[in-house]
Amino acid sequence: MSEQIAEGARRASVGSGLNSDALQELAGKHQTGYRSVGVMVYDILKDAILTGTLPPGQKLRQETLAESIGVSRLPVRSALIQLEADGLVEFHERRGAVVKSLSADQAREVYDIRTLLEVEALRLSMAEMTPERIARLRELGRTADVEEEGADFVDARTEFYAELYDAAHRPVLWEMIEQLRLKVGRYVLGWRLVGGAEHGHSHEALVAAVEGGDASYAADVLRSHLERVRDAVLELLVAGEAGEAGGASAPGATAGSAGSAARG
Amino acid sequence: MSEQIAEGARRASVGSGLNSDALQELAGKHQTGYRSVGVMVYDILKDAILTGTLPPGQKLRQETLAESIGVSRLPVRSALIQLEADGLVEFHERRGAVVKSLSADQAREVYDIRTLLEVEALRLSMAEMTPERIARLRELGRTADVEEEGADFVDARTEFYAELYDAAHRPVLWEMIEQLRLKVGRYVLGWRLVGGAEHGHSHEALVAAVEGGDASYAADVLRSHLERVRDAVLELLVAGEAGEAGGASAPGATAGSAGSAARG
DNA sequence: GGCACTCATTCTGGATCCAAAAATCGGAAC
DNA sequence: GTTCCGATTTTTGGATCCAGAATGAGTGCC
Repeated sequence: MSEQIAEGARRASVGSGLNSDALQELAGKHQTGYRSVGVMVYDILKDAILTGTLPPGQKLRQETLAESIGVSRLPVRSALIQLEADGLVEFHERRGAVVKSLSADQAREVYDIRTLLEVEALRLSMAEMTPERIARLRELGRTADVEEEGADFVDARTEFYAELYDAAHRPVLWEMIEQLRLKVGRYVLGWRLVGGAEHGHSHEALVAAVEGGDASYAADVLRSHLERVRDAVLELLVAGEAGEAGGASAPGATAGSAGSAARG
Repeated sequence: MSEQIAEGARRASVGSGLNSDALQELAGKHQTGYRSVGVMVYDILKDAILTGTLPPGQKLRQETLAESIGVSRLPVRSALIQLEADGLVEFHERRGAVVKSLSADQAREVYDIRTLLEVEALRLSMAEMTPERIARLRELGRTADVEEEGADFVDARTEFYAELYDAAHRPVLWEMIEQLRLKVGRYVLGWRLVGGAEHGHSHEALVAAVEGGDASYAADVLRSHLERVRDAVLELLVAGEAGEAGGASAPGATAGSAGSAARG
């Protein structure tokens, strides 16, 4: 009986273009000790979106997601609402949720704002920098430069920046930065997978600049790092948008092109 | 015990601490033509928090809210999740939701970041300014300077800034600004109600500066406007924190002290 | 042969019901 | 008299069930 159900779920997911197996695998990794199912589902779906398992434009049917993860629709709905607030998912009233895709214009904006905020955060942070922090940063930077695998790649970079800006003691500012990083994270990962390995040792270089103590130089290093990543992301996005006919109105096409770009 | 703090919180926090009547009245105003109940509840609760009907520290019991508004608990939960993402509500796992209160430090941060972002938005916007926009701005600015009543006051100001920064065509930037404005909106209203009427014609002055065309002067006007409001908000907040024992580090204590202040 | 209308299917959003966790209150022991 | 422990009650979080809206297919009409 349960096999029939699983079989049904498989066919259903194939029809809607959802990678149910990969989602189940992600679910397995997360099924350890959560206080509530809702936040677990949230983490699973966030991971899935960030790593491209759920590509931009992917239609998100509550029933299918619930079956793949093995819970009821309710926590899925909770998670989707949170993801909408994060800007990763888009709700169409009475017509379901879709993984939001980022336009090139939006990406440009995100990086412009990130530059404004992160330069400020860096300035504040350097005023409070200590040798211990530098040491931790060097370690985290090395990991961030090396890490390849999907979710770990995202996490490593987040940890690095969290430590970098933590000395500033500006929780609201960090929250804003995190939010912006979340919007572009998927595409950075895509770039990395496509072969952006030549980015070298960006994070270690940044650490060196911070250790040097010259705030305006460090700001320049940060700015150029952000610009480099931005340009790579834009290249991906522009290519993706050129490959589409009507733009956001064709979700299936979006999912296809982004998916192939990530794999290629 | 300091009587001055709790003006709004006093009446609201009787018994279980919820002003059910005022909430019902708000619900009535909103009960017109919504596509889904969830977003209606979201709007009602947002209004309630922004206007002080649900004061910071207020415990939010799902059942009570649902009954007051006249819906089931489910859309209330949806709304609370969204409000949490907005930073207006705080969830304590398995222990319920509470209206988040803002610390003085957080308020300072918000205004620092707003200054960064809004000066940039103004700069971009002025480059695209037209006489038609100026005319609309003047009208909206006048309304924003005059409007007294809770929800209308908030709305009028939002419309003004939306129009001011719209010419910049930076939706992501505006979204960020809006988010920050949401965090401090309640306290600005509080200041206004306490008697900040001497703020004069801030918005009209800003419009004049924009019309003048001198970007750096306009930026100065905006900066000083933000500083003035910030200082007023901080005055309110510092007074409030002085009346409390613990501070922001103990959420339970914060909620509790708000309750006891109400009873005292 | 193409277009429009209708009906059935599907999926979202809401309500009710149930279980588990936490707070509170009372009692007992020290 | 105070403190600790346990039971009761309250409240959240999750599952199932139900109704209404949107989509798509099929048929009839132009």
